[in-house]
Amino acid sequence: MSETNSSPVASGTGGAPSAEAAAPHRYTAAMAADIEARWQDFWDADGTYEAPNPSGDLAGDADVVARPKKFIMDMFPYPSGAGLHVGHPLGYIATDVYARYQRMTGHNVLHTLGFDAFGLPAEQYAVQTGTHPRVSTEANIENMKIQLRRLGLGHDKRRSFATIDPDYYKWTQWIFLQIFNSWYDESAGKARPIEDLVAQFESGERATPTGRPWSELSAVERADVLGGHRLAYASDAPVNWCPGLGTVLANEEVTADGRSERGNFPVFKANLRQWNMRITAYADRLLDDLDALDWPEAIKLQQRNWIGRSEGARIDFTVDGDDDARITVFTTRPDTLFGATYMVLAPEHDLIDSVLPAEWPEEARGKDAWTGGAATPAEAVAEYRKQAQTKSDVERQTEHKDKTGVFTGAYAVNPVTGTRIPVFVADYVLMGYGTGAIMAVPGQDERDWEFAEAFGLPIVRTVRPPEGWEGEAFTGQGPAINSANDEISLDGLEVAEAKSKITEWLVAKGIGEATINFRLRDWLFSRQRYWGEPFPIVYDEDGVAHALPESMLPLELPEVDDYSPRTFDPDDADTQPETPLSRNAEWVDVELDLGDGVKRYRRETNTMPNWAGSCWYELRYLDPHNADKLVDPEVERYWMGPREGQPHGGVDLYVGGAEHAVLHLLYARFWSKVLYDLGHVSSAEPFHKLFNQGMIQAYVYRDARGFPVPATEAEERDGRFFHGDEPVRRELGKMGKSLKNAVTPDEIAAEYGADTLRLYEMAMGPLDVSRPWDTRAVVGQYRLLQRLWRNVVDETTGEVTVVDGEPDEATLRALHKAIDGVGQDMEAMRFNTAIAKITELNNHLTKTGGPVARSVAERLVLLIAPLAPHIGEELWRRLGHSGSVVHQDFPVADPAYVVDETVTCVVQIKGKVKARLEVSPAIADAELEALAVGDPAVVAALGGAGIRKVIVRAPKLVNIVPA
RNA sequence: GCCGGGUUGGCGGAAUGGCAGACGCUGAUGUCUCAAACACAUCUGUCCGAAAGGGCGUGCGGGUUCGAAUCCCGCACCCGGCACCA
Repeated sequence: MSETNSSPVASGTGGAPSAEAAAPHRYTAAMAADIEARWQDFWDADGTYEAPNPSGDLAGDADVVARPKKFIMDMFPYPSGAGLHVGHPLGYIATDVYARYQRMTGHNVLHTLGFDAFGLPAEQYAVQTGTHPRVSTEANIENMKIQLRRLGLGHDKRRSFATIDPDYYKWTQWIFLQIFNSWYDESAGKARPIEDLVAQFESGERATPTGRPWSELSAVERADVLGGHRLAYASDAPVNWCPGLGTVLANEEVTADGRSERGNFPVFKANLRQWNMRITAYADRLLDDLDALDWPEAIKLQQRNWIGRSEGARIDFTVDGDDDARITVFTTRPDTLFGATYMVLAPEHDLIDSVLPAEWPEEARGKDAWTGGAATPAEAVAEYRKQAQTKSDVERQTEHKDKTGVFTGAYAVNPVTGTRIPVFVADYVLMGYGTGAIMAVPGQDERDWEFAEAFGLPIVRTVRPPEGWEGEAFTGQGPAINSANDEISLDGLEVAEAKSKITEWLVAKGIGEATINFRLRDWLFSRQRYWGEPFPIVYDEDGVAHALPESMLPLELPEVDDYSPRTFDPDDADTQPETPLSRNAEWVDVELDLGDGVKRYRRETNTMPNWAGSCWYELRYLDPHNADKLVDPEVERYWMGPREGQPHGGVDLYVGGAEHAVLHLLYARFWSKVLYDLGHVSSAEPFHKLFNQGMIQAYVYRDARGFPVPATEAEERDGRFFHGDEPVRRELGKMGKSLKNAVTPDEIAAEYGADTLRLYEMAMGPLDVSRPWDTRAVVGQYRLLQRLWRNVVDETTGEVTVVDGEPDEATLRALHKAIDGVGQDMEAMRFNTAIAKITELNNHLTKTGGPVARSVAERLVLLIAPLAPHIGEELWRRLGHSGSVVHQDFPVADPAYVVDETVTCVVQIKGKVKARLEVSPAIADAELEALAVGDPAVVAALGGAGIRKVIVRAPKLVNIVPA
């Protein structure tokens, strides 16, 4: 440390030999490489970016702790085998610049980076390369660390970790157990320990589902009852089964066209016993708390849509001829009840079997569309269900225009019309939404209209469409019609009034009530994969799940010979998942003492999804080595606690791509709320401010067959593109190896230095917008640094050329305007315009010629230091300072110099500029108007016409409206 | 289909009611050099013009305003999200 400290002067230079001879101390790529390597070593040795905690092993300088805190985070990287391209670090550079600026403006800044390393891609890479995922993943992490270090990111490296570290996933498992051992108390509106629920059952305060006393229930029965309340629970339900990947997937991981987001394999519905997280219990809070978050509206909207709150009513229909059977539906349009002419149950609905009559009723005879040609309703339904089940989601999607279904032979009774209405089974009704059953109102619903047309069912309009309506179902607003019986009439009422009137009537009759329904489903949390956190769960001989005690954590992932997933023909729905961990009998079958003596248990062999590790990592950055607690409460409160403007607390700035809008960001919010409810953290939201950076795109050059050719070999001639002599077409796409257009940070840093790369990425455009990479344009930022260097250091002698004394008036104004503008831009993360302002100041100094005043040079170095930290440190040192520039104060503008001495006032006639006046910024309106009207150019332009009106906006503008 | 975001020179972009094109790239010319590269300087939206100067110009059409890239209405196209959600 002391060595780098005492020998700051660069030794090596580079570039063409003659250039070196002419200017041995020019800022070149070779010199940048030397400067950057030295300062990176210095920072590591010095611990420059270490942020002190208020207590614990990372406690530090009390003065720094007393400053306002800023917790600035990136979405941590997934270390792939391909390494980084220049698109990856965009966000990391941005948070680094912002963190450095905050450090220079009096904040205790926590900024670090870990690695998200469990999950499918790492495992697939390992399978492909034939290496163990731990070996390949750790190698990838090491490689990525080297690449990232070269960028000069100011991370507190003491706080870094990977989600695959047993010290880390111990706490992922611990949180899982917290969730497993909790239930959602609706009356309290929060999660509580499961013991509280057991106590309620024991005391009789809460009745068991069957009404039998708790004490009489067997262990298995008790486990079932509690499983119905736990926030993490195993259940048999239709799940997304992906044979091609060999695992089940969460809804969030299945694309709109029914394929796996990763691998693009078909996904099928299958009934499997799987672990789920009861995220639906938090639907309301996840929705409501969005309001106070400083997130892009687009992301908030995506979450709102995903949660999908809709208000409506539950309505019970009786089944004709069966006084006990009820079909309950959810509808957002109870006002259309008079138009319900048939009902539909989802194929998986468990009421179907109990309503099926033995034979077809009269109405169905001879209607093959209704019966599917089957002899009995039971046969017809069985056949339809079989088809529905083996249909992949892809097929359901593509066929969704043609409604299919089959009559059950049963009838329900419309409670307001008293009409018998047929009950169908059809796959356009989904088991997972609402009650899995609908009342079909073809007059007001397009899907019901299509079905009714296909099956020849009656259509009754209950809302009057507008004059001249020629469409089919009318879903808009209008007065109710055909909606009256002896007891109630909705006729003439608008939709909203009709809804509340019919709902009141349903409540009075005891056959319905107003309810709220959510689109959000519980989160499927288990995967049939090796490379994930093992569940800290074992099963006893009765199959009852038991949590491992905290003392047995972490439950380490066992070393196995065969870690590859069992995958299948992607189109074969008739397959069953197999967990890699189940192949390891020694690990699976264990004898444990869970507090009631040594017994035999069988371990859970599923693993957690790759989202688990990223659901809470912000908390572990705070207190990464704590062996006793997830995070120390005092430390957590300091960095995450609620404060002015942040009612739910959270990270001050979280930067990452928008693709996580409903995955990671929703899951992390959910875990955060559970931990908050259980009293482990003070923040109910993980991320107060979210910022989505844009993508760096790249040109893809494709030959006649559509194959990408290497982008570096494509040439432009007369506006067309060629690969050799072959014409190619250019399009804008993602950057990556497969499209042969990847540019790595290493190659740009080698050619220009990391500071140039940082500046270029920040200067390309606004951070939240996607833009194409252009290697040719990088040189612009290189030139900026060369000119900056030359304004401070003599290229021939290496001497510092700055002089003491006052700069001239114009330079002072240029300086303070730059300070003022750059400060505001930094605050608002407008790094592109901040760089433009620094460039202007630097160009001003270059143009002025002669030596630069020390006071100006030093402040220019401070302005650019957050953006280009290596050259910032180097120049700061060469200007005679001993410490690091990192902890200097950011310059403050003198307001007296921020305004120009004179400003150019434009004089317009009808909005067209006709003259310019140099005036004082403080000029009065009347004086300016007199000057403008008297200006010879204005007089000439008016040509003797009178003046109707003069608008004066001193000191910048006068607009004259002629008569 | 629904929802959200966007469209400004040859290119990335700046300007959020007041001089459109800051800053950068590209290109042209010049200085330096035996030469080239680097660097530096000047110019670089478009049309007319030798120039001075002027016309046009922020996807298209309309509107509000003394004044619109910016606000409002309609349309086209591009990007993203959701999509049989009752």
